[in-house]
Amino acid sequence: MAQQRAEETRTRIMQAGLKSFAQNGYDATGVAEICQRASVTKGGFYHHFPSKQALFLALFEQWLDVLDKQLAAFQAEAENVPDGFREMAGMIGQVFEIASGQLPMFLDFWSKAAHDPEVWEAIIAPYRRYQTFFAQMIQEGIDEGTLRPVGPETAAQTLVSLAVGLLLQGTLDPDGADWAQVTKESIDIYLEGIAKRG
Amino acid sequence: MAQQRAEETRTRIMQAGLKSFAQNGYDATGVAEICQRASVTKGGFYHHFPSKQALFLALFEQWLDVLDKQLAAFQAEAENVPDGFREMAGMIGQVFEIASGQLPMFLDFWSKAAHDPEVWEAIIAPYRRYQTFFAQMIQEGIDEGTLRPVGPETAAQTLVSLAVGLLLQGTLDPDGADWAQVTKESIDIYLEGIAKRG
DNA sequence: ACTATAAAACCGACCGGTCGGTATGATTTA
DNA sequence: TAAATCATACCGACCGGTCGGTTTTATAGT
Repeated sequence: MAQQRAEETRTRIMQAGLKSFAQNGYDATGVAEICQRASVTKGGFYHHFPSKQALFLALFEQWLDVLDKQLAAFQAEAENVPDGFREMAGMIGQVFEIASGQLPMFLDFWSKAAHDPEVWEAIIAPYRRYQTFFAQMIQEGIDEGTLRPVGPETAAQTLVSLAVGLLLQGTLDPDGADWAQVTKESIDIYLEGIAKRG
Repeated sequence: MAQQRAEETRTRIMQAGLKSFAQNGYDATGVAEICQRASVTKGGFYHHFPSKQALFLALFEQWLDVLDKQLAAFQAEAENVPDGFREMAGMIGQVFEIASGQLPMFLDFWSKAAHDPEVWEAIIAPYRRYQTFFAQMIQEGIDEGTLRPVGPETAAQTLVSLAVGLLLQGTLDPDGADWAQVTKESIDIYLEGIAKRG
């Protein structure tokens, strides 16, 4: 099968790109470097990806798929909304550990998004999706009586901002704190702030 | 005075750099572009700054100075800790408006910090300073009886993360929400989460 | 007050090198 | 053999930083 070999090559390129981007950042990583890591020449690279940026975005989507599935799983498992959030917070701790070496890349995503409309779309879309997702959870929590009747959209906005901020800090200053722990306590404070008083 | 002319030139370069970086980002901005905006040649530029990065950091410090002073002022004005936080939150609304055009630059700061130790130091230091600053405020709140006896460091960590996240979102998606309002409500949720129950 | 001298500020052509992307040929697969 | 896949050589643009030289300003000597 030629297709299978091509698929393997493509996967190799993506793995190489992930490693390179994580290590040196987007701009500092040359296509040549990726090619060398993937044991592929430039021609091969541009056969599979139309541009460096395309590889960039492909990696991002791949990452999102994993996150989406995990979030959905935790939501399904939880018995009430606050517990759902708490379990998700626990997951972020895992995210820090597993992907800590790859996270610097996201900073490049973000900074690139500020200037490139195509990247911006790709970044903002899931962003807003999570905001909606959390807003629904919060509404659910209000309906089931575990949360106060706060504005779901704004409260979700807050949660997303908190998550983003934690991710950013954990990325930049991994030794500055026990971020898994901070994440847990942050969520506790947040939930305490919107929870219905017993 | 020769010094005065030099100072003016230096200021012109910094203003030009600020505008250029904000508009196109750090990497995408060439020294030539800055020079043109500042009506200075490359030689003049490198007379005042040893490198492009040096200009970068000089701009950052300038920005920090403003922020520091504002924060200190709001702390002094407030009568109790929660009100102090609330007033600071109001200030962030101003920050969004005033500096909204310049904020994209911070993404470049951050992404650069992930790879360059010198930049990293410059970014992380004030970061931790604010964390300490907020921790002291929280401790004060606990002492004055307006806050629950939470762990000040972690709670401060949470607050900084929240602020960073809000800043990042407001930067990337300025039309996605009324960020000044979201900031206010976020702080309210946060304070509700750590406030002493009446 | 005037000039000589040094020092600071500024200029702009230029360089070495890098990088994303392309054109085209070779090789493998179906 | 035709198409898909991969390799090589190369292009053109760009960019940060340098350097020799020029102009302006400050200082000192007379």
